Amino acid sequence: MKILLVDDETELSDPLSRILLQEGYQVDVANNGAAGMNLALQNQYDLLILDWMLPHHSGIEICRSVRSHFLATPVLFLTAKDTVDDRVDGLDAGADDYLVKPFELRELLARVRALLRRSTLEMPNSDRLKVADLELDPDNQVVYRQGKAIDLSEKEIQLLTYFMEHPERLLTHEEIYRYLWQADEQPSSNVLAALVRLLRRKIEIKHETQLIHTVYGKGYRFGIN
Amino acid sequence: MKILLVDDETELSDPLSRILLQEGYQVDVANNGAAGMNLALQNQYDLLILDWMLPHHSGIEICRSVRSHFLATPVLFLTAKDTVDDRVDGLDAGADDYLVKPFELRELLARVRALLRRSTLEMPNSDRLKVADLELDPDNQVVYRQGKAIDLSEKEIQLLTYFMEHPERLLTHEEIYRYLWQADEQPSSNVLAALVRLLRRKIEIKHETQLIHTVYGKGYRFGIN
DNA sequence: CATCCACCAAGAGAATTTTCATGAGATTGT
DNA sequence: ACAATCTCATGAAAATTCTCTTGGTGGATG
Repeated sequence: MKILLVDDETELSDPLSRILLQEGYQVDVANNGAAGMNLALQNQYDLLILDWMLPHHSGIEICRSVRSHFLATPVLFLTAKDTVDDRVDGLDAGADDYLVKPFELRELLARVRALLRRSTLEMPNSDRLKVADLELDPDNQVVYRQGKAIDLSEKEIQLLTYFMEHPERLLTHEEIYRYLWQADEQPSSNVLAALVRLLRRKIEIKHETQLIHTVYGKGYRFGIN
Repeated sequence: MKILLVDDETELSDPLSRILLQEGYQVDVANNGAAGMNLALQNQYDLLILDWMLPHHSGIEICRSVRSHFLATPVLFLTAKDTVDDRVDGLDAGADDYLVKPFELRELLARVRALLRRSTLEMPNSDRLKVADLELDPDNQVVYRQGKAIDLSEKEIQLLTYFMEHPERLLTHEEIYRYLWQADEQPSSNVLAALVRLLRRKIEIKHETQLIHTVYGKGYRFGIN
């Protein structure tokens, strides 16, 4: 379970991150909005804990931005702002929960558990993704096909991960671009096609069953059939 | 969006259910635990709003029971119990959110929106159309016939979708043309015949049962027989 | 410095959609 | 029943759109 904590008050984020670590979570910390935004968009967190008031980008901006990139990561706001209007604004910006400082640590941890429980409930996937005779070990950046290990580059792993997390589904170019490159995109270049080619070269050449299917004019579909 | 509200205080549940209705939700109300439990297990709700203290079964029991039946329905606790321990217990029993009475209506509605937003986000559009041994997945631009996936092009999908949405019915050329091509660009030749051929080639050749029947001089009919 | 990787761009190549030519089958009137 | 006429199926090719391949550049890494 990977958590991103974005808060500029180190008096709070330091001990909090330590406690979350003790609870067994992986924790990344950012202490300004810009750093938080980048981390949130570039990594796949299971939960974002955001402060509202932040230098450079507010928590709400991060939340909106994450949501607009189709990431369903749960978001917990952690803030001193405590009018009902603030809460409504935060929740309607896409937050899943809202906790007012100062808060009791136990309640925070319970809410964190509640939010994370949901994502594991709905994704009972083990961290090793398997499709057909392909097995991806994202932590160690390796895929096995027919038992043999295949080394992949960073971008290749990212793409394959995205594919394997959504098998048998049409993934549009736009969705893939958004997942792999954080900034917005215009198909001004061919990166994706090129990347797909590299991945195919490693994954499916010499193994007759095709796994990456191109859907003309739309995107790609990954899976058997 | 279907909501179950379980609360024994009708002074609260009556106006609340009315407000939720006004907001456009379908609402069922139970005013004791047993009734709530039955409704929760027998129907598919998108959200449960539970009071903690209830005659017959507590909200926590309902929550545990729902969870043990592998229903991932979000649960919002609504209660007067307001120690941190209570909150932690509620959340750890499987609740997704916890709101203390008395609460502000706007905040409740915002939290309801937040919880429902999540379930629509993660719901893949599964309006799959089935006719005979054909199953169409328009979102992913695939049809399965006898379990095997067949890739279709954009126009083929559009035509097949139209067919499968109106099985066993005569669809005139004009109707089909209107559906597939905008009014401004009316193709002048026999595109439709050509397209039908392409579709037949993929769908029914090699599978003896004919699905696309031509109605001479009128149009086509899709279905068995 | 050598290597690996991400990115770019352009021509080759492939898939899709439309059009055309043609023949087979259906329909109608006589 | 027969011919004239209309409609559809079919294969092939043109037009269009999109993808793949390739070679190259620059930056980061070791």
